[in-house]
Amino acid sequence: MNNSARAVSRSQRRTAPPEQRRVQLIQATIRSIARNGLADTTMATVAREAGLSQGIINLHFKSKDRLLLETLKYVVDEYRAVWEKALAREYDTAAEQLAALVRVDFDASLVDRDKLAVWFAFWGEIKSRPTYRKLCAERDLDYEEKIRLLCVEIAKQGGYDVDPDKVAWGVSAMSEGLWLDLLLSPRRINRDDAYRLCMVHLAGAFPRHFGPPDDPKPLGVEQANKDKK
Amino acid sequence: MNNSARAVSRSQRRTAPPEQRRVQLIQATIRSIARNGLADTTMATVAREAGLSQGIINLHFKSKDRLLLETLKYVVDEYRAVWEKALAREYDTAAEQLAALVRVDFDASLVDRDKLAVWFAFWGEIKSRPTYRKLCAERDLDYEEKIRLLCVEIAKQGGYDVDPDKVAWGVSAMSEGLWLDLLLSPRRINRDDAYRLCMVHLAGAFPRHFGPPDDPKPLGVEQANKDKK
Amino acid sequence: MNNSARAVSRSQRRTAPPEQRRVQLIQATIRSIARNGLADTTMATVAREAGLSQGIINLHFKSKDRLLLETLKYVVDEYRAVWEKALAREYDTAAEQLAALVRVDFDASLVDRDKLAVWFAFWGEIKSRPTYRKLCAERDLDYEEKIRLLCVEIAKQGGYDVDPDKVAWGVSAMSEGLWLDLLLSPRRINRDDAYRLCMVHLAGAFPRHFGPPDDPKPLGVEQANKDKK
Amino acid sequence: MNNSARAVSRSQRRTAPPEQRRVQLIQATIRSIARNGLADTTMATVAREAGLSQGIINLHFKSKDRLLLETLKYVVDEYRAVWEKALAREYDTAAEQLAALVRVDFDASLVDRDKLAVWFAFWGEIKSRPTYRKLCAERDLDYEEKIRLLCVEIAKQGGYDVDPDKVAWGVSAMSEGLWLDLLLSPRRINRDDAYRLCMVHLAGAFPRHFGPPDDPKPLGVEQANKDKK
DNA sequence: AATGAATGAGGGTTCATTCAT
DNA sequence: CATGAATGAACCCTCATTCAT
Repeated sequence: MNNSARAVSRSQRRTAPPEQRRVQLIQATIRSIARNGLADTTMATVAREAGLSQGIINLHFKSKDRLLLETLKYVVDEYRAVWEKALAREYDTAAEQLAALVRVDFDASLVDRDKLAVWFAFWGEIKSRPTYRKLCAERDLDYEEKIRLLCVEIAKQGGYDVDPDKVAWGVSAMSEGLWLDLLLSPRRINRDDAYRLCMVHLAGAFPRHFGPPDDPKPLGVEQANKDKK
Repeated sequence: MNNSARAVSRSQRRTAPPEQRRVQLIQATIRSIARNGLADTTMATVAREAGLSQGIINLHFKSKDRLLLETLKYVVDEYRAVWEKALAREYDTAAEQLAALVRVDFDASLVDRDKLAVWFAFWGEIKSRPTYRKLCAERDLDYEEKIRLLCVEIAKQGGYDVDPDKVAWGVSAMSEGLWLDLLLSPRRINRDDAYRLCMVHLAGAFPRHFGPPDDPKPLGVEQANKDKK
Repeated sequence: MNNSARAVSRSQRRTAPPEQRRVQLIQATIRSIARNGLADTTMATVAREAGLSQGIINLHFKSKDRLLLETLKYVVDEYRAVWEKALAREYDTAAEQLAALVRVDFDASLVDRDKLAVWFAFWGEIKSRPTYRKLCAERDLDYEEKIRLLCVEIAKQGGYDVDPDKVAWGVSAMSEGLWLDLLLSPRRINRDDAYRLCMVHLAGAFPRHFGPPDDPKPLGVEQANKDKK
Repeated sequence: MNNSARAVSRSQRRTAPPEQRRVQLIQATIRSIARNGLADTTMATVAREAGLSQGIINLHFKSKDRLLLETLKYVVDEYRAVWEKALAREYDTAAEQLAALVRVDFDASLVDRDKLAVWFAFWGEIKSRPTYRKLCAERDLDYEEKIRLLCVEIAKQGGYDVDPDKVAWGVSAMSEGLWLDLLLSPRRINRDDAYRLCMVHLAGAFPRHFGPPDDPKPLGVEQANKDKK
């Protein structure tokens, strides 16, 4: 019935390059998780979302478990890629780089609502799936370490007496919490708001580097729906 | 096989008060979600966890969906109850009350790892289950409003020029993010750490009310495992 | 919800004479079969229809199978009783007695729609339940033999050249077929009509005894609904 | 265990035309109803009878209810088809056509004992299943109307003073009643007997068209078992 | 490479039966 | 006698997986 608008047209179907098929199926999985939830994502919903036949997933992924794992990997890798591109750039100051990395966490390509749904879907299963945890933990470790180092440097530069480790951890945590808000209450908050909230935290800790807040306008409301499609 | 250690002994089984049975089953559901995940929580796993028979769940809850909903409600209500108890107490200052409310978010009775697993399990399904969203949203609205009012009052008292709304939202978000860390990395962070991270945020925004941080010792490590059972 | 109007009032419940309880439960079974069908008649529907508790059926009937069997027996016996009362009466002529026996088949106490539903419910299972068949067959044998003997006598009296056995069998069959019509199309036919149709058959075979038809008015319509409650 | 003799051999299993599969499953359902009764006809008994797996029924019929409905439809349609074939033929006289139509009711292809069991199984549920009633009622209306018209015509031709409507209804009812006898007492009556009983009824009403009975031999007995397999 | 009919294990649910009260 | 909470087998149905085409 509800043929996905993004479903690949019939013409380009038969015999596609395997790698392209895999990506197509992974993206179908992401959409299915976002629409139906992880619990109601079946081989059938994914295949339908991809506009392909039932058996094809086992052909390319061997099993459903593998498909889900690859989907998680895909999302994690995408996150990683965007983040590393940001790292690779040149920055004048540590503060600038820190701000840029915080920005990454609310990059449009990472934080659309389908992807958020996927992150939380997998986080929801983490307690019982060591494999998921490992994949998700990888994500954080490097990232948080980099944030921490930048905070340490800034703290040294500014002679602040706050614990830079705590500031770093705090900003990471806040970032994750804001993802939940973006998922739960897209009406009340958008990606820019979220970024600015994190900057308020940094401004509190490192006032001579980040504050006062550049943007006094209130949260949400006037620009809230601009992400909506 | 894996007879739950907490399974009720056979002797006290027959004919328990209905409300007690319901609570027993809900707690069994929480344990099952924590151990097996929401996806692998079946009527059988819950019944086994409760030390009762399969049919009993439908007897008391009519359907699995209802059981899950009641379980979510139970966790939400418990959260609410602890929080309202905290609200009801007398405080000398707004700052003190704010600190107490932040403390509540990391109260031992709310944030054990089983409960956290439940929260994230349901959040994971929120995008596709409006009922879950509604229940979870209720939780936040009142709570965050109270936090916001306290921040507004403190900002006025101290003549701070930060946006108190943003500080409030920031602390709520950080709190949620720290829940994820408590779930994902119980080795690296504990409830006290989490509380102190939030206080760092408040100290940054309202330095004359909350800072400097009372506790210079580093995060995690030395006391990390004291929650473990 | 739909508490049966005929449900026994609460006051007369506890500790009733066993035989009365059995009849009460059998009548509840009849109503349940009529309303829900045999397939959807459960211990619960019967108990609810009787206004009693779940366990009581096993107390009085040992098992569901037994309850159903006793219900069939009850209906068969009731049929038998009415019929034997008719047999016991004195009649001036064989023709009169035959007419009376045919009348019995459409007696109001036997052919209300609940009872018909029960008959057909059990007939529907007859092919696979030898016990049911035996009970139902008993019903017919004696009855049909009596009808046959009367037809033989009438044929001899009147010097008819039809096979009286066939006439007898025919009237019995027609009677059963009319039961189906009474069940299926209560709007189109009523008990009196049915009786007169049988008499047309007898009049055709034994014209000097039964014909011409006493009642030229058309079938159904004007009196069709008088059985309705 | 009880592998059906008619179960399709394993070799021809995979990937049959859908319509053929549906018919195969419907016929398996008919056999199961005949052997086990409607109440004890489960997905498992039908699948076993068809020599196929459990899941296939839901694949082709979506649900058990649908399978049963389609089975009833199948039997009704088959009845209809045979009857319409008889209607389509040319007849010299109205009497001849009437006799032919009565014959149809006892055609070997319609009135084998499995099919009879199915008819009565569904009739048994009719009181509580409006859908069944509608399907069954369709069967009768057209058919009985045709019988009625023929009786009217014959009555006019012969100047009989019986009510032709009643004769028509009588023969239909007798026919249905005889189905019950064929189901209940296959030892005592066969299809030919049944046909001749109906003709006795017509001969009584329209003697110059149908009587005297062509076959003076007694009912049942000597030829009773020739239908048995 | 791709399909989709077919499988069968396991899911949620119903319900006849048991038994402590 | 009577109740109704509790049981667990068996039901219908879903769905990951297989495999002939």
